[in-house]
Amino acid sequence: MARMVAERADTIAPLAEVFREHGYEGASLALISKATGLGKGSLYHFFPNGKEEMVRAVLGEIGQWFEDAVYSPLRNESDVNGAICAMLASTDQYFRSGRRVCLVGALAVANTRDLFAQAIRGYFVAWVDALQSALIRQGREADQSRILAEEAVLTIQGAIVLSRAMDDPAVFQRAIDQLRGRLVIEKDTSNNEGTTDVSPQNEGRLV
Amino acid sequence: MARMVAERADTIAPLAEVFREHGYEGASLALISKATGLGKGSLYHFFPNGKEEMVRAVLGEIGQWFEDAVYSPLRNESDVNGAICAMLASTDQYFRSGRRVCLVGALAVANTRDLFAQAIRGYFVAWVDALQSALIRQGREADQSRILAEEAVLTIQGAIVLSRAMDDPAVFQRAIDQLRGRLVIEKDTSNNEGTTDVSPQNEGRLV
DNA sequence: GCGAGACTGTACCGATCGGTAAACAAATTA
DNA sequence: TAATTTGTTTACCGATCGGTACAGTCTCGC
Repeated sequence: MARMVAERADTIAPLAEVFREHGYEGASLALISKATGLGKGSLYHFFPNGKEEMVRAVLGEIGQWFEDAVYSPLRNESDVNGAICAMLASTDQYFRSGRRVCLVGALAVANTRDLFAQAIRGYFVAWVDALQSALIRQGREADQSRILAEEAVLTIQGAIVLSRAMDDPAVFQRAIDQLRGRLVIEKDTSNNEGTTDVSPQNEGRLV
Repeated sequence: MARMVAERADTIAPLAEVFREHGYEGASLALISKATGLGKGSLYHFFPNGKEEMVRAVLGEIGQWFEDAVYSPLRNESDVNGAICAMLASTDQYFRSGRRVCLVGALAVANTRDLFAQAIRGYFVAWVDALQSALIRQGREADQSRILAEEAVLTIQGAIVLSRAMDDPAVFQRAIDQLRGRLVIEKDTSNNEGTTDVSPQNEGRLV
């Protein structure tokens, strides 16, 4: 019959979207079929192990995207503040200011967590590690950087949950802005336009 | 046949647990039946509208528990710092340091969100409002308090996600400690130490 | 006692689930 | 052109899904 999809890779994006919207169990083969435009036969041709393999493919793609767009700059970029700002911008865009769910985070709280535990863990560990590396290169202490990196990643995940629950993208935006103020160290430039609210933050610097 | 359950209320706790563990779609009637010890007949006797009504009942119970244990003290307690510390302690205990998922948060990122949107929103709005009220009574500005309250609730949600993903309850604990440092205003007593873990309080009342 | 609900067990419903089999068409290679 | 690989369609499988029907059994007020 007519060939509809050139490569397996073309199915990843719609696959990701349908898993994000419906979860692992909720994404039925009928839904997946509609989203990708492929029948069951084709789906099982590309992914012989069914849904599990599809999710693994999606997680791999997501991991690669973050590696390239976020983790790698965080680890290697000499302009550390720039890399951190870029991370926040990419994140804001990627998650559509909280309107789009984080598939990895959603899987982490689902009962299917165990199936993908390693991939889920890897995604977050890489993120925290990369961010910690950047913070250390800012001149911060290693322990402090670890805590702060952890806090940043967790804040992003929480912001997605809360902004969706409240149906208010501004919640996500505020969290990102807050994060910027906490992660970016202003050197000497006197133009502090981003960090208008300095008062209550600085004092709670302990751990 | 033999009567097994005295009241509908007795089913709420196992119901909550099974929905937490398997999500709305993942919690099949077979699973629910096993968790509650009730056959379909009994289940549909207590909840004529099926799973949806079961979830609503659970959400109602959860909301009531938080109202009594967290929101109300936050709004009314004269010892504001005490109420905030109690909130953190209750939260840590309730979520078992991140080992237990927040059902409301999990529903918020699922595709079934729309079904329960109002209840989900209400849960979080009440939490943020109550915490904001406490922070204002601490002497903070209203706007600042709003932001800070939002940030605290979001941090708890994110901590659940991250600590589960990393399979490390310490992540959750650190986030709670961090929050304490940011929310509680020390008056004069230099007795900081923090955490100290109020020992395993009662464990009952599992909503 | 006895009737009325309140509760329970079981059989059953149509729909859908994830997954398989195989006939078949198009592109690729020889 | 012939053979092979690669992709697509369709029909089908047993299991399970959420939900219903209903007869049976309990408890309790009278």
